Amino acid sequence: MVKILGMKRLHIDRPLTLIGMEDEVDRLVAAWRRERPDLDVEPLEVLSRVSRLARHLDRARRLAFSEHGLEPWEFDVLTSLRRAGAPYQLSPGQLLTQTLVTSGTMTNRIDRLAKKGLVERLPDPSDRRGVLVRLTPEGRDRADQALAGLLAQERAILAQLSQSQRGDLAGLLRQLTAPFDNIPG
Amino acid sequence: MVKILGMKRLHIDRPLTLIGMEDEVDRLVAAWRRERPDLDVEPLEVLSRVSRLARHLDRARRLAFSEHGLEPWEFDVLTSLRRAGAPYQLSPGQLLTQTLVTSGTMTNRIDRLAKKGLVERLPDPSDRRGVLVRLTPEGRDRADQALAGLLAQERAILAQLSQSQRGDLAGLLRQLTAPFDNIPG
DNA sequence: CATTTATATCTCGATGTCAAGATACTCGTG
DNA sequence: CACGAGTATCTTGACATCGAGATATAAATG
Repeated sequence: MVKILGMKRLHIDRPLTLIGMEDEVDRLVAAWRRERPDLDVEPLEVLSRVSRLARHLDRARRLAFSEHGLEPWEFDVLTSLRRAGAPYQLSPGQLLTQTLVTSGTMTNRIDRLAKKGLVERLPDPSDRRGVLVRLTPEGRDRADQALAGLLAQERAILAQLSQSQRGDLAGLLRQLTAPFDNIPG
Repeated sequence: MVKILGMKRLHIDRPLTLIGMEDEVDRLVAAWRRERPDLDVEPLEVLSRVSRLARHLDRARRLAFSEHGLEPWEFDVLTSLRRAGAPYQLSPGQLLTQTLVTSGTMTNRIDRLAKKGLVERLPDPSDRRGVLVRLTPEGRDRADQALAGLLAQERAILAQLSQSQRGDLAGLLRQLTAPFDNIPG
């Protein structure tokens, strides 16, 4: 690995044919360096890959969940409740911070899940503004089944990396996500 | 870093207070380990972070682009054309593979960008089924301005990492994205 | 206590995305 | 050169999301 910390823009020559495949972001970055040699586009090497990979994962997940008759958004809500532990209930507000959607979206999601019998809405006994969303037994089963399927799929995707690489990757990503998750961005 | 490669599920104890902040995925993983100790949820350490970070980035980008009067989807299309180099034109199909949306979405996007005068549609001279989408001069300017803004923002986000860490992270992500980008998933 | 400020959730209209199918054209074979 | 398979793009209708504002309740302030 080339390390020249003082340089403005550093161009790392990797023997792609030896250590791995080229991806779309490599092509994207090369194109920018040709078209806009005045700019330092190094940040795209990381963050464009994050965005594109997330998009691929969305598609893969949609497929995996369809075998269990769930949409990705349904999975997100049901598993948030499942993780909370018995009695499997959270406020809509708590669900917001876990799923990163707006309140209007969450209201709509809860409505639809309630109509399907996977969750139910209860009044919060300690705050009359509040509501508690509770998983039904069927909702819990569906969440558990879909989770197993998701983990199998993700394990296949991650087989590209060694265990220590996965650990490194998780650690690096944590450093980027922590500011968003803690200082409420 | 603990390395016990033979183990089924390995639990890495990191002194969080010393080497970094906890994030939402740490809490998520801890909750699963409590609720479903029978499952190995290690894959989530990586892929849930990718998804959540992408979501945070979407929000940040929306903000950055609004200063230039652009939506994220407009930026994606315009910069794809900009990167192609003069005469800044691509087929809708080429735009699909770069932006990871469906053909219906791309048709709609091109319609709206054409109505705003940022791109124009031309018949493909070599294939009468085909169309070429070309950037207008104004579209090109808007793309260039927004790109500069985006890079500044991304640099701030990545300041959490050293240069060599950014290189490592890009490399690890490439290993995960390459299969999707090459074997057309 | 009265008033203000903050919080929790919901309502609603606009919009972007997707999936599936329709249409038009090209290419390889026989 | 006719035909079937393949390709490129567009059309359509259903649907999920967002943002802004509405409503109701709680907490803080003087």
